[in-house]
Amino acid sequence: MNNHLKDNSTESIDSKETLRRLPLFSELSIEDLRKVTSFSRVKKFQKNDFLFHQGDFYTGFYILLKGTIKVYKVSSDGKEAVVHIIKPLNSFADIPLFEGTDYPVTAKCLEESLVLCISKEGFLELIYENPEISLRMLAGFAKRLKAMVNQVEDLTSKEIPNRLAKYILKEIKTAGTEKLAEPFVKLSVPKTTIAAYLGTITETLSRSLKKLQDEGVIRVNGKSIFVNDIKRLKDLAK
Amino acid sequence: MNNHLKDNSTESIDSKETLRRLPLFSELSIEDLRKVTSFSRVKKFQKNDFLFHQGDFYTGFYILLKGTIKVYKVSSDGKEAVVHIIKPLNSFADIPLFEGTDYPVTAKCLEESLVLCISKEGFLELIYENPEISLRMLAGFAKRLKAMVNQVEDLTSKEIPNRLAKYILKEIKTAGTEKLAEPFVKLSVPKTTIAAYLGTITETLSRSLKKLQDEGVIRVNGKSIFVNDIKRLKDLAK
DNA sequence: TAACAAACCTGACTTAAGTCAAGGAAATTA
DNA sequence: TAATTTCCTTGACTTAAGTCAGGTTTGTTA
Repeated sequence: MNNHLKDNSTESIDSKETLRRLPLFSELSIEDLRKVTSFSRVKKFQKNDFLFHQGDFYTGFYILLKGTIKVYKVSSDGKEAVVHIIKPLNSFADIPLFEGTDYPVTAKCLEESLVLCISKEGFLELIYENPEISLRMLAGFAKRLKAMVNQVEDLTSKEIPNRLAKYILKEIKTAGTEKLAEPFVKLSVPKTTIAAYLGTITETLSRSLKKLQDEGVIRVNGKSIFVNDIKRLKDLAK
Repeated sequence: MNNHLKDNSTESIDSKETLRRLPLFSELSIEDLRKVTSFSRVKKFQKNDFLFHQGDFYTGFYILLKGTIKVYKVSSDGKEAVVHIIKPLNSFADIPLFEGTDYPVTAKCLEESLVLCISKEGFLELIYENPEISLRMLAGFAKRLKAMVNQVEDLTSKEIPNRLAKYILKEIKTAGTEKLAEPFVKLSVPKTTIAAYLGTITETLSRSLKKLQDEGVIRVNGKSIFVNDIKRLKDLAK
């Protein structure tokens, strides 16, 4: 269960180039970048590894370099509410930096993943000395707040096929196939996880996918989704 | 409709004391406080006045000094999704400061309200010169992100009576009557708004209130809610 | 490659919550 | 105070989504 300490190797940071590519650190001087390397580590995790559990003592936050991470809460009755599906270059578990709490969520790898682990103390020191980082961080938080506001709006006012349409559309966009004659995505996460992210269960997701398919909007083949009628899909999503 | 410019008077800031009481500005020097007064205004709004509409050109953010504000989104089919119910000392519409967008939501007064309006340009200048403000702002954003994560969890995994229980509990806490033999609140917002905030409709809210009452958990009298069994209520909320 | 376990799908059924319609209470305005 | 509007409640009904149970497919591991 508590396998977030075994089974993952610490790799030395491949120079400061990795850091430079991250929006958060892109403007730092060489010295500051060196500082960052002193309190951060790149770690590799295997599929199904836990990075941390809800309630663990807070030690720092993460930036995903490669792979996919599921961030979720487990309620008292054992149900998983998926809060975020993290993709590369996004940070997570950075809220407790400023809240002084334990990890409020659980993070689990959905595939082999590479993450940058950044220690709380080191980072807070850095941020006090480099205010421009806090501005970047503010921008990042603002973006996420906006996304969360949208998520709340969707959850309160949209039915599941509509939320699904929106999800597929977003996936198509990040896959970069939006402009093709037949846009498509290969889902990188199990449908159970997508269901929990959309606030439903697999059965309902399965039926919603079928519904969209029957209506000629999409075509589903295992983990691949092909969009036949993107206009219709956009209409459902809004 | 567009009455956010008429009908509200601009009042001169009652010295710097108002600002000092706000967490965001509490550590500023006298000179900086004077600066803040130069690009901010206290305004009074009447019940049902709009502060801004979704899509309006962004000019700045707000801190509520007195009253209650409903922050919501209107979807294409005309439904209102209430995103926040703002209480005094909380700021709102600060996300677009860092996102460069128009107002993404609409803000409407639920009662006569006093707000501090802070201009985007002035504030951004100030924040560049006073990094400690950005740290306070980060703390504020972190707190809200955490609240939004909770909100998403509730919306995805809890039924309406449970969400309602949680809402009542929060209201009891802010009312400060939690420790009394019979904790109570007087709801400061119409039930329609509470319903939209909980992701449902008035009818269902009405029935959920009745259900909690029939189970002996609460007693409802118009806008007042009395808690008979706070243990039970807490249990429902978690 | 066989064997096992996840993940996924489908059908029959139940239930929570939404819709529609009507009437009553409360608050606002005349 | 009466009149009007907004807010709230209740009942009968519909529908979306959840539950339960079975079976299939897919993917892992031995």
